[in-house]
Order: sequence, then structure tokens, then C-alpha cells
Amino acid sequence: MRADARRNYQALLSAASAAFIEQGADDASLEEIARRAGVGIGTLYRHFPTRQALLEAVYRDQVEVMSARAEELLATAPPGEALVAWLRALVEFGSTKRSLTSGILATLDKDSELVSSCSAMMRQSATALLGRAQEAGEVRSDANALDLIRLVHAVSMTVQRGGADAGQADRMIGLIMDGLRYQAAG
Amino acid sequence: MRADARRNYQALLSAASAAFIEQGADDASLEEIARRAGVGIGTLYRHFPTRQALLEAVYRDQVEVMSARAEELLATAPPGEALVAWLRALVEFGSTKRSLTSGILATLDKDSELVSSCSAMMRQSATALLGRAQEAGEVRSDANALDLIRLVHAVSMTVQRGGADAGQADRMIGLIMDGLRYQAAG
DNA sequence: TAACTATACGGAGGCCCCCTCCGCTTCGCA
DNA sequence: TGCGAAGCGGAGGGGGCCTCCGTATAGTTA
Repeated sequence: MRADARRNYQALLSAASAAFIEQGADDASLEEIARRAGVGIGTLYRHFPTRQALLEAVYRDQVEVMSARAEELLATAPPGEALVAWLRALVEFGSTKRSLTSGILATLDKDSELVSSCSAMMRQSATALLGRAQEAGEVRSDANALDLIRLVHAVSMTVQRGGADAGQADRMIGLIMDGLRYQAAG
Repeated sequence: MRADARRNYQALLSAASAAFIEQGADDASLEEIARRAGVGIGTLYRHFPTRQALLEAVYRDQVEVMSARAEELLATAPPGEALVAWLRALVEFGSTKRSLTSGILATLDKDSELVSSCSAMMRQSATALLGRAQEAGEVRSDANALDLIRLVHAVSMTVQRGGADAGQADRMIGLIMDGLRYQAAG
């Protein structure tokens, strides 16, 4: 892949990500995305032959960002803080990428390579962060990564509905963390 | 309302109903609906200023059809048969109007006049048919109209997913009816 | 460094859709 | 039968989707 092609690919990915958040995965105009990326419409279609292809690429990219963030937190932050920070990021992810996610799930089934590999990445990140916090004795040992993801997912759903209360998500994450800390030693 | 206006209104309603079933509530073209109704696009917009308005009108109309069907069955068919026939029609309704219904629920909230009045109509029809079958001793007396609607709704959901098996819905309705008949006397 | 070619770019153009606006037609009343 | 209000229809402007092909350039080779 030529250097200019790679550059344009990345520019399209981030322009599309922004557009999907702002206008929804169905309503964002592909021509506008190309314009924002500083690229011709033809270039967009060469890289992503269908809207669905673009949707999937953005989704995979964003999941990889979440995974990279987990790696980074594992390397630089203390166990408990790393977990909290990642959970906050996960709420953000869930609430901004809602229409993207539902657009993908509407077309693909759950056994698709995309969906299952992304689920695996998320599960792996959560498991690593939670596991380290448990080893450090900061979090109860009977907590489970999958349950945690579902719980945070539920929070991100709730948060967008209301919309009014900015600190709500943080408080809910705080509550979950308190639950995790309870009986941490035992 | 002038006679020609009323005629066009009805023609648009049935053209829209067909188009929404065939292509989905989001993808059906309004120009095509006007064309099918044998009417100018301007006429469509005069009667239904927005796509949502057309969606709602079609929905209400279809619910009224279901209600009228219930009346008719009450007047002409024996209690048990009337109930079965209406439940079959309800499955059909649920599976063909799926995208219409979800389109409406996505925009309107559950307390809207449209949604609540339509729910009330459905409940009333179900209650009348079920009640008569109970009085005739054909159906157990502890059955409940709301539960019945939900059950049939679940059937209509299932039916579309599979798609392959044509008799599936009938068999499931048969099963529900058998459940209703069990202990009919007691 | 210059020439070359596979690779990639961009946007005009065809098609369709949305929605508005306004001149023309028709209904139904007196 | 005549007339005014109610209703009709579609042209036209704006925009989105997607294709196609002439043009530009990155990277390679001599």
C-alpha cells in the first residue's frame, strides 16, 4: 500500500468516526465525509466500496483504540486507577458509538469475524485490567470481567437517554467500583 | 373535505402501506408512493407534510383495520373460531408492519396520543374476543387479554426471523389455543 | 537522477430522492 | 350555470449515491 493511500485511509477513518458520532451511522453523508477528510469521493469509494464497509472499518478501529488504551493503562497507571479510567472510557465508547454499533449488529450476525474478534478484544482488555486489580487486592476476587462489561454497557445505555446529567456516568462507575472494592481482601 | 381529496388520501394510505411492507418504512420512496397512488408528489405532501406523518397515518389506519376485523368476527363467527382468526391476523400484522412499528416507536414516546390510543384499541378488541370465548366455555377463564397479545406478538417476532417455515405461525397459534382450551370448563 | 509504470487520486456526470412553490383544474354550492 | 375556494400536479433547486476514466504521483529501476 502506497504511503499516500495509507494517509488517505486514516484520514477517512477519523472523518467518518466523527461524522457517525455527530449525525448517526445512517444519516452521515459519504460525500461530506470525503470532503472533511480532504479527499475525493472516488477515493472514499475505492477504500470502502460500501457504507457498511466504512462502518465496519470505523468500528474495528475504535475497538482497537480501546484495546490500545488498556495496554497503555496497564503499563503506566496503578491497578485500581487503570481499571477506573478504562471503565470511564468504555462508557464514553458505548454512548458515542451507539448508532454505529446498532448499525453493524443489524446487518452482521453475532458469529461474524468482525463481531466475535472485537468482542474477544474487549473481553481480553477487561480481563487483564480486572485481573491485575484483583491481584493487587484492590478489587474483590469473585468479580467477573464479562459481568463488568455488561454492567458498564448498561450504564452507557442509561446515560445517553437522560443526557442532562453530566456527572451521572462518573457516579455510576464510582458505585460499581465501590461494589468491586467491597470485601476486596476477603 | 372534498370528495377527490378523500379519495386521494385513501389511495395514498394504501400505496404507502404496501410500500412500507415491501421496502421498509425508512427506504420506501415518497415519490414512488405518490406514483403508485396515481397522484402528484405535491398532493402527497399536502396530505402528509412529513414522512413521519404518513407513517403515523398508515399505522393508525392499520390498527383500525384490525379493530374492524374484530368487530366483524364478533358479529359473524362463533366465539372460538373468531378468536383464532383474529390471532392469526394479529401475527400477520406484527410481522408485516415490523419496520413501520419500530419507526414509530423510535420517534414517538409511549405516552403519545397515537401509541396509547392504538394500544387501547388492540386491548379492547382482544378483550372482547377473549371474553366471549370464555363465556362460551371454549377457553379457560383465567386467561388474560394482555398476556395473550404479548404472546402473539412474540410469535410474530419469531416468525419473521426464520422465514422458511410457512406453517410455523399457524402451529404456534394452535399451541396457544390448545393452552387456552385446556381446563376450559374448570 | 531521470525515466517509467503500477498505483492511486479526484470529481464530473447520471440517476434518484426530498421538498417547495405556484399556475392550473375541479368540486360543489348557490 | 357560474364562480370561488379547495385541491392538484410537477417543474425545479438542492443534495446524496455511485461509477468511470483522465490525470497525477510514489517508488523502483537503470
